Amino acid sequence: MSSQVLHVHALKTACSNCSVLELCLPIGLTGGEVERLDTLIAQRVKVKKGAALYRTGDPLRSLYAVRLGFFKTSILSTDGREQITGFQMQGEMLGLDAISTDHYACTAIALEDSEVCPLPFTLLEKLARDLPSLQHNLNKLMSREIVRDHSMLLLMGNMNADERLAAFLLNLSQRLNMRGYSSREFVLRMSREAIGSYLGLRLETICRGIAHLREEELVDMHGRNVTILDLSGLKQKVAGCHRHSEQ
Amino acid sequence: MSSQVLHVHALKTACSNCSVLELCLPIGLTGGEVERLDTLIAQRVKVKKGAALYRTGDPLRSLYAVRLGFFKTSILSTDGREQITGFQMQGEMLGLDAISTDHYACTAIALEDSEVCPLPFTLLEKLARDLPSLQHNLNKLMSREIVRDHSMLLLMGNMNADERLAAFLLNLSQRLNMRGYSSREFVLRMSREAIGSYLGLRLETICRGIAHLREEELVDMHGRNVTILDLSGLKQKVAGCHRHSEQ
DNA sequence: CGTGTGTTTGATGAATTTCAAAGCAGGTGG
DNA sequence: CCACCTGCTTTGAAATTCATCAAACACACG
Repeated sequence: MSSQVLHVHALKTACSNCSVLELCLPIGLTGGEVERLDTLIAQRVKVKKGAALYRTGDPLRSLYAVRLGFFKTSILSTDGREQITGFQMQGEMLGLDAISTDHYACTAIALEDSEVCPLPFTLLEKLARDLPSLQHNLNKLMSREIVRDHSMLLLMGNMNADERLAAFLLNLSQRLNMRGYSSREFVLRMSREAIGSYLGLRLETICRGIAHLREEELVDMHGRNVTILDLSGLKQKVAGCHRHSEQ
Repeated sequence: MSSQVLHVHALKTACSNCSVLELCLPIGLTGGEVERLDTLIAQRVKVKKGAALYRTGDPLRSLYAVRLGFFKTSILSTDGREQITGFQMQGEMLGLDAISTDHYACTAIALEDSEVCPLPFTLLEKLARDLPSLQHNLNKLMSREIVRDHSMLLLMGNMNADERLAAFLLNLSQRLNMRGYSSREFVLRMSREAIGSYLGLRLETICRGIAHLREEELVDMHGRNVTILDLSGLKQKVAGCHRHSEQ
């Protein structure tokens, strides 16, 4: 029993930022279950900057928990233009959109040298049957993604350029903060163009938005280095979805 | 055994359009499992036009399969403005966004007198452990919602007003078609304002977009009555996401 | 020290919002 | 049956925001 506990501990530290596993481990597991978990998360895969973890249309093998690094996911419109649907940092999950058709709906590109933890999906589903909390967490992860997407729709549908940019920076800041990094100072991993694609704007508009935030002394930015000067000011900016003021 | 089959058949007809159940029933079930399914989907709930099935912040009890009618789901921005995140017709699922926090993230309003099939979530999760295909289908439903949302992001980020409207009409047409209704002629259940909120446009822009589609003889609309005159023409319009042509 | 990629800024134009007013349809009560 | 009300829709004109085009700049890298 004590060796089993050690085993679990090893898993926890080994994959300390895999959101699925983090949440399912605190429950009581039998030796056999631990072994199965072990086979599930044994692997680590490195992805070089600029390389694709998977592409639209690839058959679903695994979900991926980002262990280290930074990814973008994007889809293509019929005429070949790219819409970035999300940026994923360590501890976040990739590939949930593939379950629907057994093929990845988007393309995931590493924005820096990264490392992921592949979770073979059929195995994961099987395992989820025996581990209720794993099942529940998988459901939660998916649901969280849906909620996130809905808030992106709100952003796209109701916010102007500066507000979108402010919301974007705040979101990054908050996620970095949750992972123990500074929420005030950080480095962007993506280009202006990528930010623009994500926010439904052109890169020039992103630049101008940055200039505005600088003028208002809310944020300081040099290239991809961000310093948030006035967090509550930024929040206020997002809150005041000015479009169609009141009626 | 034959009574069991009948039982299953009764379920199937009773809830012929609940996507969860539709997909999990063709598998072999034991008598006990059928009974449990029965308790799960026994109920029918009517929702009057304009009434809320649930509101943002309500604790999650059930997911809902729309049996009859039409719903909209919306979220509110901090300043109180509404973003419609989706329209749900019969056979579609409501409430998936609530799993993330155990509270509904959006508000679901019936756009006409409707009927839903509540699926108590904890029961559903428990059941999913015993019925692998139910579990898998639940995962698929969630994933499909994610994919749908991503294509909405593409629409918001890359399409102009007329293209968005065309995409919207095509989507409705296709979903109605799948359910055995005409894909050429149908009646909108939502106002111009609701369409606008969904597509990230103002209601006046929707009106003008309709006028354009009429001029191009792609669609005929009188009030909420829609007749699609040129399906392939409409599709072409959506395909040509003209923004930033080529580079 | 050039070369290329990514970023910034300016000027112009197009698309969409906003404001305003009129039209239309359905329902209610006189 | 008509008049009227209300909510929804349509259309017009002006204002605003953002995209587009263009040029200069910055920085990293060979």
